[in-house]
Amino acid sequence: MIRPTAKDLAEAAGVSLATVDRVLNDRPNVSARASRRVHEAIEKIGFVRNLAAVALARNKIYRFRFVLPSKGDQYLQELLQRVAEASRTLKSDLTEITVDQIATDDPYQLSRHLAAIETEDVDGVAVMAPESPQVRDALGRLMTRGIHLVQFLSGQEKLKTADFVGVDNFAAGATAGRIIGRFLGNEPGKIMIVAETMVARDSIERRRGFDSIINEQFPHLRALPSLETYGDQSRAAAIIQNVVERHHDIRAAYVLSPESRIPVSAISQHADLQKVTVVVHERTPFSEEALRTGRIDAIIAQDPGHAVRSAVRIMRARADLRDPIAAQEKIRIEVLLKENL
Amino acid sequence: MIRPTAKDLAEAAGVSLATVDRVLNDRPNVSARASRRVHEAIEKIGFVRNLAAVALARNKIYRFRFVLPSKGDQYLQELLQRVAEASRTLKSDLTEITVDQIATDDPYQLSRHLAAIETEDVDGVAVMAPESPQVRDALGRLMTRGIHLVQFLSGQEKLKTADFVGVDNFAAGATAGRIIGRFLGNEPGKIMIVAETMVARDSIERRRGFDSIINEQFPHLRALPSLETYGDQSRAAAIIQNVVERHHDIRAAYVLSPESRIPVSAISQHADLQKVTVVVHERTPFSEEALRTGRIDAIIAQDPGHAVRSAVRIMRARADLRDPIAAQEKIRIEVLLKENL
DNA sequence: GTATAACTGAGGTGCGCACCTCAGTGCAAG
DNA sequence: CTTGCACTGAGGTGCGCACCTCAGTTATAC
Repeated sequence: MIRPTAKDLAEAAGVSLATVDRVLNDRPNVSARASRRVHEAIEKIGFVRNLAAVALARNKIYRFRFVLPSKGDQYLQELLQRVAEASRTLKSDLTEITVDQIATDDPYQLSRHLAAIETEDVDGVAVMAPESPQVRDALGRLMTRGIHLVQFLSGQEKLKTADFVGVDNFAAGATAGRIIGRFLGNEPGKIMIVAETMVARDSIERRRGFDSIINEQFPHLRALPSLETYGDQSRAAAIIQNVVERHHDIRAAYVLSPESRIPVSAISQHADLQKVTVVVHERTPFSEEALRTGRIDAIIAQDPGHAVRSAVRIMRARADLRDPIAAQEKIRIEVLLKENL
Repeated sequence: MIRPTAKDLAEAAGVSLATVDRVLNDRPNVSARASRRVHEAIEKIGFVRNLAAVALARNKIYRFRFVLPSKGDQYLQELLQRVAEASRTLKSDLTEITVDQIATDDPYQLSRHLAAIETEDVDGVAVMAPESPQVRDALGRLMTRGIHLVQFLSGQEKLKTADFVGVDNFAAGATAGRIIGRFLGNEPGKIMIVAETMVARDSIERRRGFDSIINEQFPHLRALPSLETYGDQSRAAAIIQNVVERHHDIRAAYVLSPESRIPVSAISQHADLQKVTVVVHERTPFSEEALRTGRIDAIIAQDPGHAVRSAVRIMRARADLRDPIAAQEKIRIEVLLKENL
């Protein structure tokens, strides 16, 4: 049996092509009876829309934009590469992807930038930015203007009406806690926690998740207060030195932030921290190499390529007024060891 | 600037639409000069083929087939579900997916089945079956007849000319070894290894990977000889009982096979094995629940949904005489703990 | 009853490309 | 010079659907 077309469907439903079109595309002026007959016929003859023909007839170009931080280290680079990759691949699918790099830690500037995005230019926007009331409002206004929003890997408190792509950071922190807890065994000890800044919501969430596991499952371990490097190499060395002097039984270190180069370098250079178990977040050239050479013991990661593709699929679905397939868009919390890199 | 079409391309290259068509689709009777001019024009004006239009004009239905085992437990069910899911999703992409369930452990029957697959019926076949010379030959003949082959999650020695979807089982075993080694700490002990059968190549590979890590990195641990359950509950209980009687310092168990229900049940019912660390392969309703309740400690998994979609993308690319995007098709070795389920 | 709105069908156009035919043109071998 | 072959261009058709127009029909309000 050949694949039924809309014409076959019209015939089977006993209506005209025009009515089939009205039903399929939710246009007005269709009686309940006609709609029902069409839907029944769809079931009966197994009609499935030919998406290629739809795309061609609509002849619409989808325009999506990623708003990413302007400053960052290797993880940001990784992300940018994945976006560029997706952009290339999707060109043949009538999808154009652009990237704006903004000082996302300046809520004022970011809000202005978001406000300047025009409905005519863009069908969907994926934003990665730290939380702030101003930004939240700007995002809300963006959606009000009919632009589909994806909160992308970021520490925003989730807007109920927006889609979210990324992992549950509480669970990611808990996973790190489980790894460190099990790796350390039964001897008591302390765990050093390092972040770029604890203002970021993702770091806060991870810390909460981490503590919940350590406190419940591994009470013989103690997680020290979070250290903040502010992305500064010498500051990192200084605060770590300070902690080492005050605690002589540090057995592990957990780096909360996506960029781990600075804290891990400081740790591996410290004579007293050669044997500690180190867990970091996100796979980057640095963290990969560190895992390979044994400077760190595990990486908790979310695949940026998956995240980018997922964000695009979601924006695409929203632009077509479809619902994304939730199951497929879940980003996994990956545990990387030396052997499964 | 509007998106350039083939017509624009012809104009820019100074040739006719017919020649553009000949170049784009690798048809004969094109001079090197014409071809060069077209390719230069593609770069110059940034021409990108509209895949929707291509698909529509070709009006080709892609037919792919999965050849899977007829007997199995939850992991097989999981796979079947993912295939069915992909089948539904891809119908609107002119892709029809069918499943054949064969007694894949009977090389003769499987070979006959593969031989009966007609080029007219199918564009690509994904086969999951244990290794045997007969089957390898049948697969070779399949490819000779122009049917694109994907070796799917299976223990075949990889055919050089076929695509492969699945994880490196040596690495998967090594990952299990690292997990168990680190979880056990520094005290000496023994590790029980259980498989359905050690005939399967994937189990052999995993065992090799596992041993390589244990021997190198954790010499105070000893992996016992592999036990084979043959999928039999009472046999499993008996052989495990036997091992426990002979070894009083079993501290971990590693289940090599994708179906872990029978061995894990036997282990958790055994009074002397309540505290052992258990690592299994593949996420199933059973293994998920076992991880949640603490009967097992980690799952090494490959996402069957990813695997199915990857296999389809590869077959699709091959059918279009394109090369698959290798980077995107790599299946990850996932480490699942209670916290990142 | 009539006016109005809600519906329906017939038909056409175009999206960008693949694939086909056929009438050329140029070039080399014999 | 003829013959044959490689190459080229012009033009057409159709893929399945979205989107449009407009005439015609029914149902509803008044």
